[in-house]
Amino acid sequence: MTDSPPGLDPAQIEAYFALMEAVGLLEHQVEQHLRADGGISYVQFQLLARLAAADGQLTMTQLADGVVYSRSGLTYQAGLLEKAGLITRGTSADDERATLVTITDAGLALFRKVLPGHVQVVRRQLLAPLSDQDLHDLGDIMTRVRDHMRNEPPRSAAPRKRRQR
Amino acid sequence: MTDSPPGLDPAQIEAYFALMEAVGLLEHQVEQHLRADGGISYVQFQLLARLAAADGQLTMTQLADGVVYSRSGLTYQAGLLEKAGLITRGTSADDERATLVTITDAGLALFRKVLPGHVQVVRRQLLAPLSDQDLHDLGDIMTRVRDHMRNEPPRSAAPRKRRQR
DNA sequence: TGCTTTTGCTTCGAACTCGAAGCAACTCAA
DNA sequence: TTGAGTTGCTTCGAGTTCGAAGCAAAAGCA
Repeated sequence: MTDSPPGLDPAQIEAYFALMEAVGLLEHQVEQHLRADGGISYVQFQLLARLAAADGQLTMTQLADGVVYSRSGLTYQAGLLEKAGLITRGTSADDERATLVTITDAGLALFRKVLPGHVQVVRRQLLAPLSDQDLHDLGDIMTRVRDHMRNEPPRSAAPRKRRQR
Repeated sequence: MTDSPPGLDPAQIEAYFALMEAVGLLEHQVEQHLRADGGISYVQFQLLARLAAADGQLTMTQLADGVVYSRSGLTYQAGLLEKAGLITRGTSADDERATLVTITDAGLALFRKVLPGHVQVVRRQLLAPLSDQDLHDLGDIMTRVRDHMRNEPPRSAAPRKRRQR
């Protein structure tokens, strides 16, 4: 490999730009639907989805896992969801610090109500123009990229844990 | 065709989730770098990039084109960029309503300063785990998806005249 | 010409996000 | 046991986003 080429070649730029813009548009569509159909945001939908899938209680940390958002943002959203009666929060018996989050019947009902429409949006906006081969390729590629990024150190903002070395 | 199947099959879910999470992570990395290296946000970087590429003046509307953000958000960001001396705004002679935006030397300099690092982040986070074939596939797929979504009507944001269920 | 509608942008208020700081509970080694 | 360090979550403040409403210029139309 050469030492840091000047820029990106056309194919790289195209892939990068198309990727970012397409996902931006998709997020926007999804957001619109969820807001109109269930009065919730994408973040809230994802939280409900996690709880519905977990089929039990999750701590705040587990709930945030995989989501980029900050802890404080999660606290805020959890507050909204609790106020809306979609989840309940309680202190864990095992660990007094931990907050256990449980989805309520109303939360589950709302999730089930908006899910079909959500799937429909994803189908129409993302899946529609893709062949089975495309779908396979996309899943394979993005899974690899995601796993790669999960393992990459932040480079700049180093975690303030203990010094190593 | 069948009437809206119950959900998504595993391959579809995998592709959808991996896509959304990977892009989320990438955006986060990019944001971190730009903030640390140039003191600007991703949005501001994109605006500067557009202006640098346009090599002249753009109206606010042209500047927002392709970016999902609202007009008011663009006004806000343009205000910040102008305050920072990276762009200038002036009224168009042709159309008194239009605001023409021009990138300053300082803006261009800043853009050029952060670009290499930005490219490096994209390389390391997104491009690194991809083969030439992957890159080609990804560009092809996402370009198709993006163009598809650009042409799709909003679907959901329609006037809510109809009763629900 | 007058009038309505459309277009381009801004202002305003509400909502959302993040990081830093703070608090309380837990862990672990001495 | 005890005290330093870590972990889980919340609070707070600053910054950013959006949509609705508003304003002025332009375009359509009678």
